[in-house]
Amino acid sequence: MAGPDTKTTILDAAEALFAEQGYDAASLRELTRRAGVNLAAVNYHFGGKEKLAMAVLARTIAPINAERARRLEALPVRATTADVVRAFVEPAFPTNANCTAGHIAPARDFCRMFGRLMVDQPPFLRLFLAEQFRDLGLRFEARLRQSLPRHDAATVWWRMHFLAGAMAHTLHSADGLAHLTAGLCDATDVDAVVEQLVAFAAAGISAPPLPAAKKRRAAAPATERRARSRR
Amino acid sequence: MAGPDTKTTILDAAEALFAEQGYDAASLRELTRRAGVNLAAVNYHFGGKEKLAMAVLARTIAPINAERARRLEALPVRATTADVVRAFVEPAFPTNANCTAGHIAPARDFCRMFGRLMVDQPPFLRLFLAEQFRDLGLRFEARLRQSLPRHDAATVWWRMHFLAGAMAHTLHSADGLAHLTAGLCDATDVDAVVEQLVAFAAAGISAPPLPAAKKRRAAAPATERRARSRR
DNA sequence: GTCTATAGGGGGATAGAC
DNA sequence: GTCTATCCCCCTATAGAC
Repeated sequence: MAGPDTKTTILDAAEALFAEQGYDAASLRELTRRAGVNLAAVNYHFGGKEKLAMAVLARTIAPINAERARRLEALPVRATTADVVRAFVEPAFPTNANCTAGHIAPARDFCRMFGRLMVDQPPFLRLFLAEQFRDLGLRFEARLRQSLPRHDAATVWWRMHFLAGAMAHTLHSADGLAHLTAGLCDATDVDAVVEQLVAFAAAGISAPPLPAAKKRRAAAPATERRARSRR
Repeated sequence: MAGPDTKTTILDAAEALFAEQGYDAASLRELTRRAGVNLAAVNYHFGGKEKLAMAVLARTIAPINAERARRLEALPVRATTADVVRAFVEPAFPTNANCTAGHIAPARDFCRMFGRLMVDQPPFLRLFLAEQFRDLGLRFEARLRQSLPRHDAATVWWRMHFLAGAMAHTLHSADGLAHLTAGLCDATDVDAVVEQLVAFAAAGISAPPLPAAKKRRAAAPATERRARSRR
C-alpha cells in the first residue's frame, strides 16, 4: 500500500486537476474520484473548495519564496541584474538542481497548477496571491534598482510585471509552444527554459528607461507610424 | 432608444463578463440579465456558450490581426527588432491612435477579455486561438529573424512566447499592478504601457542567443551556487 | 476519520406559444 | 425574433450513521 495520508492525497489530486482545468472548472467530485477518497473528505480536511485551493498554492509557494529570499540574501552587493532575475525565476521551476536539492518535489504537477492559478481570477485567489508576493516583490524591486541605478521605480515595477506574465505563461503552457513549433522548442528541458527566460527578462529589464515620456517619439522612422504622442 | 441589435448587445455583455470572470465562471444567466435580453437569445443567435465565446474573440482578433499584418507588410526591409515588436504589440492595445484610427472601439472592454481568454484553457479555446495565431506567428518569426540574423529559430520562438505571456498579463491585469504600486504605475496611460512593453520585449528578444547549452552546468553546489555571473 | 445520502442551488440547453 | 417554462444535468456543502 503506497499510502500517503488522505490530506496529501487530496492535495496531489487537486494540484493536478487545477493545473488541467483551472479553479472554476475543476470539481470536487472529479477530484475526489481521481484521488480515490470520499467527496466529504475535502470539506472535512480543508473546509471547502476555496481553502483547498489556498492550501495547494501555499504548499508550493512557501518553499519557493523561501528559496527566493535565501538566494536574494546570498547575492553579493554588486550582483548583476541577471543574478537578481535568476534568484527570482529559478526557484519556481523544477530544474534538476531544485529537485535534487529537495525544495521542489519533482514528480508533482505544481508547475502548470501554479501558472494556471496565477492568472485565474476569482477574487479570493487574487487577494491570496497578492499577499503572498507583496513583501518579496518589494525586496526584488529594491535589489533590481541597486543593479540598475538609472531606472526609476515605475519602470522597474512595469518590467517585473512583464516578467511575471512571461513566467506564468511559461510555467503553465510551455508545452503549447512545443506543439506549435512541432518540437523545435523543447519544453521538457527545464534548465534550458529557465536560461532562456532569465536571459530574456534580464535584457528586458535592463533596457534603458524610456525618456520621461514627455515628448516621447519612438526611435526609428518606419514608413509611417506614430503620428504623434500627447502629453 | 439608442439601440444596437440584440446580437451586438449580447456580444458587448459577453465581452465584459468574460473579462471579469473568465469563461467557466461566467454564466449565461447573468450575462443575459445584464444585457437585458432573454436567456434563450444566446442559443438562438449564437448556438451555445462556446460559439458565443468564439464570436466574441473573433470580433476582437480579426481587426487586430489585420492591422498587425498591415503594419508588418509596411515595415522597411531593414526594420529594427523594436519595429517588428511594435507592429505586433501596438494593434492589440486601445491606444489613442488606434481608437481614432477606428480599428478598435475605445469604449469596449475587449482588453481584459482578450487577456483573460488568452490564458483560459478550455480545450476548444486553445484550439481556436492557436488557429487564429498560427499564420501570423510564422510571419513574425521570419521578420524577427531578419532583424536578428544570429538568432536561431528556437530562441526566437521562446522569446515570442515570453512576449505573448507578458502581453496577456498586461492586457488583463495591468490595473492589478497599479493597485500594488499604489498608483505609481498608471495603467490608464495606454500609450505609455505599450512603450514600456515594446522596449522590454525588444531588448529581451534581442539578447544574445544562449551558448548552445551542450554542457551547460545544470548542476552546481546546490547549497550556494552562482557566486558569479556570466556575461 | 470515513462514508452515504441528501439538501439546496446553480448551470446550459430546448420546446413551443406568441 | 422573442419570451416563458421546463428538462436534466452537475455542483458544493452538510447531516448523521458507522
